[in-house]
Amino acid sequence: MSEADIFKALADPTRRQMLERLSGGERNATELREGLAMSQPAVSQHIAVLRGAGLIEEEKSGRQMRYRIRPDGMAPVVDWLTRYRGFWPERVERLKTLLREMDQ
Amino acid sequence: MSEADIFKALADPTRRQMLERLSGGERNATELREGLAMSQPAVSQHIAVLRGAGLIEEEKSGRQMRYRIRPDGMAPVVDWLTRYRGFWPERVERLKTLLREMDQ
DNA sequence: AAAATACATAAGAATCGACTTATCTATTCC
DNA sequence: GGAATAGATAAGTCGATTCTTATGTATTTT
Repeated sequence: MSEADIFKALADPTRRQMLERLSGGERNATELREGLAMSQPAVSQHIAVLRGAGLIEEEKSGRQMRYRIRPDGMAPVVDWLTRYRGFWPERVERLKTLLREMDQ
Repeated sequence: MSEADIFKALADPTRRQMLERLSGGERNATELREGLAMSQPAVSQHIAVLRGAGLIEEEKSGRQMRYRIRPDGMAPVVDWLTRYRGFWPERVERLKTLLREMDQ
């Protein structure tokens, strides 16, 4: 849930791919596995990392788990980016303001 | 320089700390090492990773190297974030537009 | 020119991360 | 109830990362 967990989670290409897939809507674990040359447990472990980072959430539906992106999950990354006022001043400052507005 | 390199670079807490330090202005390698319980080569290696990811740039000044944040270094991360239209639709769509404006 | 300083590179050790197979639980289907 | 399905967890392997010490290369200082 910390920014450290998030950056670590995003460092893996498979997990980024899963997130992009989830950005198209809810998926269960089997659907998340499609196209990945990887065992079921491996996928399950990646899911656990994404959940641990607060980037996804789940809902049990029978014997399936429906995963979806957690809307605020990326917020710490945005917050972290806003600390770069020293070198990216205008762009980031405006980004910060924009996101604050949107939260209301 | 790819988004993969950047996320990997950001996954390490020491490197994030260095970036935050650099966001306060230029530093040389010795200054970047201050407060870190780590050998000089370790710091040098972290610097190499940040440079490889395109997040910092350097300028030789005598026997010192002055490091600074590379202004566009984080752009691929922002671009990646904008791909999340599916789950963060309004927020990201507006962000994308904003950044496009800023580039002009 | 010799010594000191700033940094990079090389090589190896230790730890971490991403996988595997095996197994477990919960649910659904017959 | 028994077999099949969806997914999680356990334990171990292997390669990648992050350190270390040793050494190399400029540059500056004396």
